[in-house]
Amino acid sequence: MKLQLQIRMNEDLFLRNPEGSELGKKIIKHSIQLIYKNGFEAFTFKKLAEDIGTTEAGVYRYFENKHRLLLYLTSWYWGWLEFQIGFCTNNIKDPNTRLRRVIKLLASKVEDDEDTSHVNESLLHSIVISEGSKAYLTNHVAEDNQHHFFKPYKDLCGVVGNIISECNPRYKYPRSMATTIIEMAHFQNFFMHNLPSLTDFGKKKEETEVIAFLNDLVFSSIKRV
Amino acid sequence: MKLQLQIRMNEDLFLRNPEGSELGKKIIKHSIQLIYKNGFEAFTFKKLAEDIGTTEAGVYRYFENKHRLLLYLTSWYWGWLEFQIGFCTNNIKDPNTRLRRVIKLLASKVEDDEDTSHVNESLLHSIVISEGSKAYLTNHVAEDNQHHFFKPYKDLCGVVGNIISECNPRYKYPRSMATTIIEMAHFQNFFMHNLPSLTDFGKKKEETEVIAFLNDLVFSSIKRV
DNA sequence: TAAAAATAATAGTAATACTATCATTTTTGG
DNA sequence: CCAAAAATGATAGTATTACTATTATTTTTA
Repeated sequence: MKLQLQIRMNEDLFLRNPEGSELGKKIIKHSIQLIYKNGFEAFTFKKLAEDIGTTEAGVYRYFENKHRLLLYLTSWYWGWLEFQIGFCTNNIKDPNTRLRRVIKLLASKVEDDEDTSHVNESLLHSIVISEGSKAYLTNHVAEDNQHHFFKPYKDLCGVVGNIISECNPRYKYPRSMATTIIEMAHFQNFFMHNLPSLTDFGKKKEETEVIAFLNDLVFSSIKRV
Repeated sequence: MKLQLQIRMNEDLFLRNPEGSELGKKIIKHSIQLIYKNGFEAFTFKKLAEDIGTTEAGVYRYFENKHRLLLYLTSWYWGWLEFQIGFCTNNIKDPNTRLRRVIKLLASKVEDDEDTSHVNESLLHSIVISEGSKAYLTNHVAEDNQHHFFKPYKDLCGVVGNIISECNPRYKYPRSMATTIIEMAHFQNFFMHNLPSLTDFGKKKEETEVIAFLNDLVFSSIKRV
């Protein structure tokens, strides 16, 4: 028997639950492929519909607009990542080890998980790197926040922040450090591949270097006397 | 006599130099106001033209599209900031003091500088916080990079990275640390005001707290034995 | 098997992101 | 000062985007 991983999503994100039908799953699958390929700005519901073989109106029955779809995808990713963190740090007592594993998870290449056939986690990871911050860098961030659209991201930051606090209860900035780790795991990766002179990883271009940087950054800060 | 500060801009960013005419200066001034007010997504050349009292075609004579205009504005800001850094750290020998001043400059509210009447630096600072990363988070980042559109940002990171290396020549990640400081100065500010639970500054909401966090982050990393 | 729900097909609108043309005004070099 | 050049204004037009609406058809389900 196959375990089916289901991420519980905020119902206000969609008009009709895409997990509940074949068409819905196709919308998720193909939107990931298209955004990965052309970027979020060039992505339209018309192109998506053509790609799937349905009509524009068909997509609009599931998502109000493409920003909601982006919020759906990033939320899914953060939820999935929190699950992975829970799995990977389970039964490990030492918070330092847990934190190191979290950093590794955040900054490593993601492998596609066969349990969720309509979501290609590897592509989704790339999307979150390039487009993820556009989910909240909008003029309607306050409104979206009232809809609790950023809860998965906040929950993840909370989990990471708590581990940091466990490592050193006297460290004063566990939340800001958590967001710094998460954002920098992605930004350093983006810069390494696209604007390498902004990083110190230009030659090898390997995630292990980002991981080493983040470990150094975090542990020297929270371990300071 | 009044000193006129001029930032040298990459000429590929515009079709006609906006500094060279009244209309051009109006385009800069009003685009800053409009993007500040409505966000970059809602900003169009039509609305800008109406705001100024010219026509859409008039704006298109200066900028190819609104992304180029955003690149122009952010480039201007990074150039201006590098000048401020040069000014503020001039004649100071101790690199630690210089670095502390840089962090303060990066994370503090900006006051409008009367020397550049068509640029409201305070509003532009807000724009760079909310929209700045959209300048490079695009599918055409490689192409834009070939046009050297990110040079001002890279130069700034270079300057900050060099100060970090002066503080500790053995520190392994001066560039990545520089981008981390710059990005986090803005992101922590954005989160503090819009998604405060992601930070540790929710109650007071003051830049001094972001500055304290960044100082702690940077100096514990680079001063480690 | 009839009702309900979902989808497909088609059409239409307002706004966006441009390009083109030509007349008028402003600038500037001789 | 005047003519040529440059910049601006006014207007028009196109393809695409971001939707909404309607109706017919297919699929699901009670």
